Amino acid sequence: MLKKTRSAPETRRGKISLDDCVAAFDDYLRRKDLRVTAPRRTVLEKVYAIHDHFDADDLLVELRRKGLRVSRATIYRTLELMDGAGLVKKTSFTDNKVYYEFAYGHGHHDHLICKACGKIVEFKDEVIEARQESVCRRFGFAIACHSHKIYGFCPACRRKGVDMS
Amino acid sequence: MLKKTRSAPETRRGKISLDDCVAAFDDYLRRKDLRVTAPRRTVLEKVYAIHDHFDADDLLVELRRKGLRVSRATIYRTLELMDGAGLVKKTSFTDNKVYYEFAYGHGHHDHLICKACGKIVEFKDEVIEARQESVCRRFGFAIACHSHKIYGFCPACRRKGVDMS
DNA sequence: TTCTATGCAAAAGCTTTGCAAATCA
DNA sequence: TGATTTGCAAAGCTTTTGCATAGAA
Repeated sequence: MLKKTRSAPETRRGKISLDDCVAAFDDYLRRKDLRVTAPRRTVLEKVYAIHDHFDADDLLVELRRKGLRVSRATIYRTLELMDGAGLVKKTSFTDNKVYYEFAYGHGHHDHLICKACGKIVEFKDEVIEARQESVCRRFGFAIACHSHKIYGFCPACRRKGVDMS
Repeated sequence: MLKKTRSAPETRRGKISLDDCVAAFDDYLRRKDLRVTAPRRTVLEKVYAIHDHFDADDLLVELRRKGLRVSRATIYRTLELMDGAGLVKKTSFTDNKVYYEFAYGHGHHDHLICKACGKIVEFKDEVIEARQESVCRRFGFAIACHSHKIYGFCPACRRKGVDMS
């Protein structure tokens, strides 16, 4: 449903290397008295390679394509762990499925989503960020996190003249 | 998972009466060459009565409680129609289920959600609204709609000293 | 060796769909 | 009457779980 489009790796990945990620995950596992295993490493490496928004099935397909066999159950279990470790972040769009995105060393941002082609662009606006704090104050809430998605039509689709109704 | 808490009916319902809703839905159905039926009316009336955020099952339970029997399939089908008619709006939170909220004559707004008790508060901030336009312009997107959810802890839960970690 | 993680298949939860019977126009 | 809608049950999807076996420490 949502197509995958990725920003340049350098943009999303920043200065974080795969080794840094592996180290961070291993540390997390040890701190939690969990085991460092081959399937967990395999999943982490693939998540690092995909980097952008994906769902559990995308990950399974990508792994299979490379001849790597990790069960669906392990994928779900590992993504859950990686979420706890802060390596990925769960998100949901308009369909009712869970999506993940690489999150380690990748600052907070929000999403601009093309309704025609599914392209996802990240943005961050300081004015909006600051304003959210004041909204919370207004209602006495202590802010924890937020999800801000703007749906619209990307430049390419507009040029192609897609139906925007 | 998400508990239901409703704002005062006057706040959400505004000046819209049930009759207005019925008329709007009937008009929509006729325009689409669809039929005005008893189950559709029953669902509409219950949605109007609930008014706040609910899922298909909430609706079914509420109907049963009043001795009204409409099948689950019809509830899903009718909510889909009401979404098309602009009477309800689909939303999703962190679990992967579809939620609905009454939308007719109820202006656009965003949500502040308590992570402890599930309370949902609506807000609208003009600065944020305006700023979104400029984010879109920056990326060449034509904005269609947006979903902005801020998660945090409500005043009551903070007072109770819930675990905010 | 001991205890956790994996894989498989079954189960679970939400939503959709095929089809015969009921209902609307 | 003729076409649409309903209800039921079955199917579909995504995600979770129980359990025997494989694997880490």
